[in-house]
Amino acid sequence: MGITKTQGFAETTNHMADVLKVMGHPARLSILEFLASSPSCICNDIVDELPLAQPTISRHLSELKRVGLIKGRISGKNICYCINEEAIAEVKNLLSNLSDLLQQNECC
Amino acid sequence: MGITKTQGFAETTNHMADVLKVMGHPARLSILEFLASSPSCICNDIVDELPLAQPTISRHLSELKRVGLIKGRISGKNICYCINEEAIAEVKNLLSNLSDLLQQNECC
DNA sequence: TTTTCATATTCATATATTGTAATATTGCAA
DNA sequence: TTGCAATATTACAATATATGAATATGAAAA
Repeated sequence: MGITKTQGFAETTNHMADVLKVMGHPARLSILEFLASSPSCICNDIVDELPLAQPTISRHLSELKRVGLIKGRISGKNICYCINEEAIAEVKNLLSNLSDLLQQNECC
Repeated sequence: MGITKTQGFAETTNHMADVLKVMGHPARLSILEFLASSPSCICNDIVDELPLAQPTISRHLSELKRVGLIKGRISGKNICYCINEEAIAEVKNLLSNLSDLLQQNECC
């Protein structure tokens, strides 16, 4: 029904799924890549970089912020968005755990 | 408009976003965790494990398979689903790249 | 062959997501 | 204050997704 069941899953699982889902969009992943690689973190530069309208990018930014993947800092007239390294580390850990479990696992 | 723009983004970005999005669902993430940690990989065991109806899980499995996160192998009457380590590694690499870029980056 | 078990597919429906135009807000500069 | 630049919010249409009942398929067992 378009509604995602979260009941019956571990709290952590629901949270990580939320983060991964937010990462799982071309525009949002591009924003993360841009922020990671560019010396700029100004919102407006992102708007210039991506093939999307400003309100759309603003929405994506607020989603990224909601799940903690980025942090916004007001810098005069602009807003400087930065990646939250801890959030990235969290996702990395999830992946590492999966890998480790796989190694220990007999099956397949 | 409910339709995700993929034009104007790198091919790789679109692909990785697709994979991340599929991982970004509680049921699908749980399935991956189950497959990674359990000595069983039988579809039916997943149905028993998760609080979702069998058709729903079947759909999720096919999504996971579509993006290459799992592989299915027929084993008599059952189907044995296994995690595709390469796909996991791909996501790990993406995260590592982000981290590395962040380290080299002056901004923020 | 008939039954049974495991899995996939179809279908209907409810809800979520996406994109943008229009508009609002906010801070700075003149 | 007025005007402008940067960003956020609202409103809406279009599309995508999630769920489960009903049903189909397919393979082994009886």
